[in-house]
Amino acid sequence: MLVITRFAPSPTGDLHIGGIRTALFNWLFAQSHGGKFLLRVEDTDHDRFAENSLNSIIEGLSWMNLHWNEEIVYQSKNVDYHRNIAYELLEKKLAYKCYLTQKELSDMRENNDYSELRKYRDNIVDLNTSYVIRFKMPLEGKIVMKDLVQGDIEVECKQLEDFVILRQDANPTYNLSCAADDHKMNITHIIRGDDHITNAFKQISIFNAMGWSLPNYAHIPLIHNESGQKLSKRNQDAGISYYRDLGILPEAMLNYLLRLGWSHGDDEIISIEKAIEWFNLDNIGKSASQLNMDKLLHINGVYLRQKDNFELLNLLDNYGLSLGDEGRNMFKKAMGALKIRSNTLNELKDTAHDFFANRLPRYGMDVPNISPEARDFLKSWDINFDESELRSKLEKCDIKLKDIAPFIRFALSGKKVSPGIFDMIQFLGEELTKYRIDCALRL
RNA sequence: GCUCUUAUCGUCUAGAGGCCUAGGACGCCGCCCUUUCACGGCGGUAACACGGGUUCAAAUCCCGUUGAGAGUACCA
Repeated sequence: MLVITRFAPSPTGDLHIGGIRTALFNWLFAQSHGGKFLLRVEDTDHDRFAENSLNSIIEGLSWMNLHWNEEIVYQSKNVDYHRNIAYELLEKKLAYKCYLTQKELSDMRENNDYSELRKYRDNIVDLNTSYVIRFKMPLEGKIVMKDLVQGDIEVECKQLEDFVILRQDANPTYNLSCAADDHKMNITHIIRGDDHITNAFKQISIFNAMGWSLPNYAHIPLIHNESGQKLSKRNQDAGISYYRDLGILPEAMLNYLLRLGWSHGDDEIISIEKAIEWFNLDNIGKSASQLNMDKLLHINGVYLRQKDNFELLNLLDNYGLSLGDEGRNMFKKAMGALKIRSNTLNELKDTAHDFFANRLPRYGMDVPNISPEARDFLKSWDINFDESELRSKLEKCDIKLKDIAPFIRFALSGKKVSPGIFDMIQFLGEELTKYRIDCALRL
């Protein structure tokens, strides 16, 4: 059987990180089974449609390298198909025209008791007014969903409403469109957030009524933000672009998201190849998990350090790195020493700017104290980066390296945190090193 | 309210009845390396929500309680 999964976001806001994780699981599952991963945009709600959102979805997935197979399916283009299914169900008496007003309806359904509606549907008087089409839920029995993550979940039919499948304006509603498209697209595995569990029962009912064979369901737990609240589109920290702009690497994001709710023993750093090889639904946890920036940053640091220096430089160009030729050359030499001190691309870029954008670094601290002897020594120091030579010279002047090192570090980097001073001399070059030391001596 | 789901260190998790005086990772705290910081290395801190069962044996199975989440629309 060819496995076909799908990611079906609605374009109503920024793609958030929970959505990306859902997409990732679908993509991974398809990859690991040699199947297909499809993208379907659920754009049937014109009022809430946001153009930006579509870009955000496409950009987010592309950035994460989660490429979909085939053309994007726009659900809005299938409304005729959906509509016909509603009429077919009506024809077969598996759905009915409901003429109830909102007021009548709300009076009827106090506390999820749908029995009044059930009575109504058996005694419908056809009116010459507008109506919606409702799906006829079975009166008795229960629906059992064999969920691949949660196990069997069952619910009594009477707990489920006779939900609307076709609106007054003859447009299909979500549950109809979703079930119909999943069928039409031959989706074999529906992996989505567990906020869809109730919908699943409604959709299964449609599948059953239409005599379609059921897809497999896997409802994954939602993720929460750092304060334990559910992710919200209103909350900008949830947007995927936030993490990209922060200088998170897509492969680190992927690794982090993969491990959030899924595990493979004690493995933490998992390459994309291994992820495809190992991914399964069995090892998805059943409870919600919470985002943790510290861990994301740590994982990002691991990937950053592994990255080839040349590749890193190219990447940084997309993050607004702006250095002249001279600065750029120095940065190339310094890359190895600077990247181990950075967790994000932005950090690395900022450090590079502080160091190499100008002849002098950005001084971010007070000038360290220095003895008159050390000062004299530095004035006459013929710069070189031979450590042992410097050490022996210092010894002759009775100065300890650790007494002037803080000053040299300050002069060259302007900071308390920096690569080793000999490394810095090396990538700055003798001329610039001399210049920075002379300037610092005058501060 | 009702329905469904869920519950191991602060966080992410390992754990599918004996291997668990509960393992790993992040964080935090020491120590080592070192001119600082970081990287790296070593060590430490810290958890089976609670109460009943079942069993020779339970973090693991069952039932309750409590906490958390989701759904309950002519939104998706």
